[in-house]
Amino acid sequence: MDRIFRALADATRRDILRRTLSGEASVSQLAAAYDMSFAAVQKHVAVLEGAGLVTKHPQGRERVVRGNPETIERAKSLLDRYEQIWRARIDRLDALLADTTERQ
Amino acid sequence: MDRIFRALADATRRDILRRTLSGEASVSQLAAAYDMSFAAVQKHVAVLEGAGLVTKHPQGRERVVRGNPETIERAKSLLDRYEQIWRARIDRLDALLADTTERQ
DNA sequence: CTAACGTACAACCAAATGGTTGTAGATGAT
DNA sequence: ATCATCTACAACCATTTGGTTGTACGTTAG
Repeated sequence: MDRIFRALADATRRDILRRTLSGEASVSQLAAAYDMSFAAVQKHVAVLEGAGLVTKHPQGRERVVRGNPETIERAKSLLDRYEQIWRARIDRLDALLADTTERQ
Repeated sequence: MDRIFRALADATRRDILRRTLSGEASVSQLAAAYDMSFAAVQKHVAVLEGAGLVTKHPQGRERVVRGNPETIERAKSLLDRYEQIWRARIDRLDALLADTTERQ
């Protein structure tokens, strides 16, 4: 999880993720889209790959990058659980209030 | 968004978030739960607060920390959009395939 | 075959992160 | 009034991060 959220905590990487979800792209194609060195983009892709948000597939001399929706789903599930925890607390408070009201 | 995901990219902070979503807690109560200095936990809370994942409310000499589900929802929405982008691509591919099949 | 392209990786640097200790100001309890 | 508690914040440190340049290597094109 650390690596997933850390990978998402950068605008360039989120943009790379967006692009590669919408359609495959080679590393150099991605690099052309940003105002930074090829190596920098390569590192961003590596971070995304390390988090499992993206996969690389050799195709001739290129490496095609593909976004991976499963990992996004994992992150979303965690956030969902947090929202559930919060709702459970509100429900407890509501129940308590109902109980108090009832006794009056 | 950077700050939200960056705040979530740490197990201690995610745990603090979980606790404060489930029920309010003062900074010192939180600090007691982890094997690190009070100041370290204080910094983690500050990062969460900076991301809007948590709010602090003075109550006497204590600062009560409360998890904020709205910001979690914002993060979830972004991830949702990414999944939609991916699904849109799959739909396009499906449509293309259907078209090709049809012509044969 | 040779030249150009796409990628990988190392070395380096500045800035940010995650931790520490120490000091000081409010507030509450005795 | 004094003492203990809770918090804030600064200074410091090691490590990680996000960027750079340079070099090397496999693959494709001419």
